[in-house]
Amino acid sequence: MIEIYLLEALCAFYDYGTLSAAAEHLHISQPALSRSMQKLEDLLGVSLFDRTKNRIALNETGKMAASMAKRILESENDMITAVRNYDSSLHTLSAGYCTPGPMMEMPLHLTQLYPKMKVSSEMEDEETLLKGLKTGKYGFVILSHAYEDEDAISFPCGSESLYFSLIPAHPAALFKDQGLTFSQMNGETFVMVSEIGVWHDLTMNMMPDSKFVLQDSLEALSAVVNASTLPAFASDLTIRLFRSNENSGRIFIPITDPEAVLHYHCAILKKNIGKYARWISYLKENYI
Amino acid sequence: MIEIYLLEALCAFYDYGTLSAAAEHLHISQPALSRSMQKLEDLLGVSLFDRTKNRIALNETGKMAASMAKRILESENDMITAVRNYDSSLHTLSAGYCTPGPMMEMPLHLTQLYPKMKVSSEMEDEETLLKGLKTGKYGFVILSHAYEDEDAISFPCGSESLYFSLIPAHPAALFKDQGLTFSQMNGETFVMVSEIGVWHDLTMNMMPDSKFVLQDSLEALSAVVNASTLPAFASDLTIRLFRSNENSGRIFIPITDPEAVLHYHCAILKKNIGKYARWISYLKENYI
DNA sequence: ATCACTTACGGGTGACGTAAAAATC
DNA sequence: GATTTTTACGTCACCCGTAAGTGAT
Repeated sequence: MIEIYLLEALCAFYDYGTLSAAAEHLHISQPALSRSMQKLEDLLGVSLFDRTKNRIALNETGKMAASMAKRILESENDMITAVRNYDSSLHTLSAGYCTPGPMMEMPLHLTQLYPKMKVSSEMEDEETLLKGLKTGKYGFVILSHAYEDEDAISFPCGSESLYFSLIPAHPAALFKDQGLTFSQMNGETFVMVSEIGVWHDLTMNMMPDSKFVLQDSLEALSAVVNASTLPAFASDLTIRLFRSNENSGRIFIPITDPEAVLHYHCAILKKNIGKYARWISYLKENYI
Repeated sequence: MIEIYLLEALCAFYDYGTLSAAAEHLHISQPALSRSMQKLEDLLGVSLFDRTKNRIALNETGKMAASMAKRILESENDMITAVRNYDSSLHTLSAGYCTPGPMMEMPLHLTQLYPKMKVSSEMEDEETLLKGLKTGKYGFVILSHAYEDEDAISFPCGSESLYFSLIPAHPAALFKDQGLTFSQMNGETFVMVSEIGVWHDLTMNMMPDSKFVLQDSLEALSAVVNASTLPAFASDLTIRLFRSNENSGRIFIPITDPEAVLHYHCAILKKNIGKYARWISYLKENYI
């Protein structure tokens, strides 16, 4: 059988035209490459080159062989990455989320439930989530609504309530106990993170007159929040996760509109229910 | 890069289930195969097997890798044969014939005109010949009629006249000088070779009441002809080629029907005219 | 003189086989 | 006890690099 390194050598020569140049790119000496080409011809029992005393070039057969060799090398590389990806997929729990809240919290529980598995998380719009669920990219997805079809089911798995995050000096801070509505704060300028999934459209719609200063990351948001007096957002979930926020001196005022509460649903392909059985029962027992 | 021998080892294990059995089929020792499998896992950075102390089996990833490896091995084998065939085709003049006469004579001239080329000859029915011409299987084909289309041309290149071959004692031997017609011999039993291309249908049609005792080879025919009194066939071409037939004591009587003369045409793809220029001009100057 | 390829020669990596150990049936 | 896999060890093949040789530009 002809080994791969010979095919690589042939392709390199095809690409670079001379033995010297090809050898350099292969990080081998030129005589070594010369011998490899001879060996390849010998193994094939076919002449691949037109040789003059100090010049060598592929003949018709050689060009044909090189192009086929290139295809083989590609399939081998494809195989290698495919095998690695497949192995990785067997050891990875991949999930898609519609908002950052569950995406921050659920992986913690997943790693505890499946200590040997890697956990990968992505935030996407809900259409992309469902597509990824179908294609197997995601093992499950967290949506802001129920979903059902012939292949998939969903079940409620928790909720998240939005809060205004205000400095104590803010006039609306007086409503600390009774809560506020979106319309009461409409027109104010807010600081918020850009990647917040479905929260984005929701706040835009509920407070059409407000302006939103977007930050790239939670770190950036945190810095701005601490340094400015602008109102921001929080949620029961983030307040619980980041107790450090207490240091910010902000007070959190619940938003009383029903739209300010997202009811999350975990959607999963029926065929994967077995694989995720532990996760599903955990979710059902411990709403987020 | 992962060498082919590792993929072969993986496939062998996939096929035979145990290292011992696979090693035996690979003609290597079992520890060598064990090491190869470890090396393959190492190169891929992935575990391919479920191992117990004295048992080893492919896991999901391993099965997947084996099936992809099998595809790669197949493409390499395909490449090897394709390269060899292509090389061979570059050094071979391949022709198809509708009758044995030209197929016996033309290769002699071809090897003289192209001393470095191999010459391959096949006899087929005319439909198969034209298909083979189109696909490049044949460089040219010899037909019993003219042929022309957008890709191919043909030109007359000789003829062959059929004779009856009779023992001198046969009543019809009296017609030695004036010739005979098919109908005059209709009803007789003939000895003839089975592989005679279009001659076969022709004689059947012209002498529907005759029986034909078929022989597999020219040698068999020759033996039967010498040993029996049955009439047989010859042609100007075979008479010329096998002067030894004079020893058979047979006399050859020309058949006077116009159907007893085949007018051969050499058909060739237009794009190959250049490659076969010497052959074409030779044929046009020296009708067969 | 320089460049490009081939041949010659010596060295080191690594794949192999044998032998032995461990574990399961 | 037989079978199967892994580890250990010594051997040898073979691929490599350096050096020298040949011919062309």
